[in-house]
Amino acid sequence: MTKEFLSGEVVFHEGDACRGVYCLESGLIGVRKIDSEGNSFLLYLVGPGDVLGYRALLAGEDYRASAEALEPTRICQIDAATVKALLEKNPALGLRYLKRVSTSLGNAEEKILHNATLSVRARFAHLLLILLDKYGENRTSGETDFELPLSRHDLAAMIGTTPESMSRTIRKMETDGVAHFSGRTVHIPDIESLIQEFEPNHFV
Amino acid sequence: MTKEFLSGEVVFHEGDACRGVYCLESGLIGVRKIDSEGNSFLLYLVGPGDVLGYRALLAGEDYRASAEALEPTRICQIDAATVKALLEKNPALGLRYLKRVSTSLGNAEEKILHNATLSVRARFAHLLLILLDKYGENRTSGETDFELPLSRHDLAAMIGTTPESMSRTIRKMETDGVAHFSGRTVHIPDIESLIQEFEPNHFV
DNA sequence: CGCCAGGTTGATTTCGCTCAAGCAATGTGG
DNA sequence: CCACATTGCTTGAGCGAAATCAACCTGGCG
Repeated sequence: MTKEFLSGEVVFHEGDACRGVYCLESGLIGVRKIDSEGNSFLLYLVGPGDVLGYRALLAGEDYRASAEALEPTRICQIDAATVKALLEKNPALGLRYLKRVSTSLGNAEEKILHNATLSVRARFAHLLLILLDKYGENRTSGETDFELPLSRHDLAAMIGTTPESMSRTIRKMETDGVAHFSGRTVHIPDIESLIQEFEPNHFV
Repeated sequence: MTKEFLSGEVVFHEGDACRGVYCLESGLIGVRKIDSEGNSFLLYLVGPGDVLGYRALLAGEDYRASAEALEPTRICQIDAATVKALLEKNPALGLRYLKRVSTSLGNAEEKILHNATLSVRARFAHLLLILLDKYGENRTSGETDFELPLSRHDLAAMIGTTPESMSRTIRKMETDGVAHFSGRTVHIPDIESLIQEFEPNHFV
């Protein structure tokens, strides 16, 4: 069964019981956690072809984060019972998910270290590279432009800072010539120098 | 095959190829990540009965963190091939691990939010409760004492701060009467007030 | 006795948050 | 078509939590 969501509409809320998994046909979903003071953190993005909401199902928990459409999005829902039947019938599928979740866990732990030790600017440079990798042309060095899929507010939420700090960081990177921003379009004169922002291989 | 490690000895290093999993018979292991500047972060503790190192194996990766004995420790190693054979022969085992890793992923994501939004003091109060739960008598309210399994340095690394800030936070909590520290022994006059430190349910 | 690791304390700095205002683009209703 | 609200973003000023840098304890242990 497939459904459509407009920008800003919520697919599921933190605390909701998990009724299945979702498979993205088109659009963009952000998975968000909000703490008691209203600070929101965007954990990750889910794009076309990706599966959403399997963590809660596999853990046998209610959702521990919310999923919200960041663009108009088409998703198809797969019933929990169906997924469970598939898993029991097909052990190889379970092993594939085991691998996927284990990799995600490694990434999450990486992110903990990252957030704890790097500056806002370094985290943002890192985020830019990840977004570039996902939404830009496949360049790994030299010059490039691409389109950010996120508002400033959500960019900030991705790296755990405020929109104000995000704005200042962007401005400072512009004056330093590391990147240029015009609306959601980014121009990066030299990818290498962006990498230098969060890999301080200075020592030696 | 079982092995013994003294305090400070390393079971495996970040970057090492994963040769199997480890099962803890006695002692305590800390799983640590270190960034390029030498900041270390203690991700979690592994105690008797726990299994260590399965994430890398299941993800098919090299270790992305180091494991280090924090006390004299006995562990028994199980060969990677053996684990894989078990997983393929016994799908239920795979599903159990799928559940376990998925839960850990949820916890890790929780921790990301936590670290990003709470103060050092709140994070430390939270850590104390977790340690209390694991290493103290099973009290959930009122008064209690217990023994910390960690040095100040490692307490700091658990919540992503410096030993100096840790020390100051401890001192301030003492003057506020929330907890008393003498070496590694902690006395908590009232668990409820410790909970209040990181659950600001003040509103309303 | 002197050394050294682990811990504490003090002084200073800095990064990023908060609060507050301003601005441009878009929408809306009279 | 114009006044006005709304939304997303930027900018400024000030502040505060925590990091950094630097001494300095203190209690084991050779």
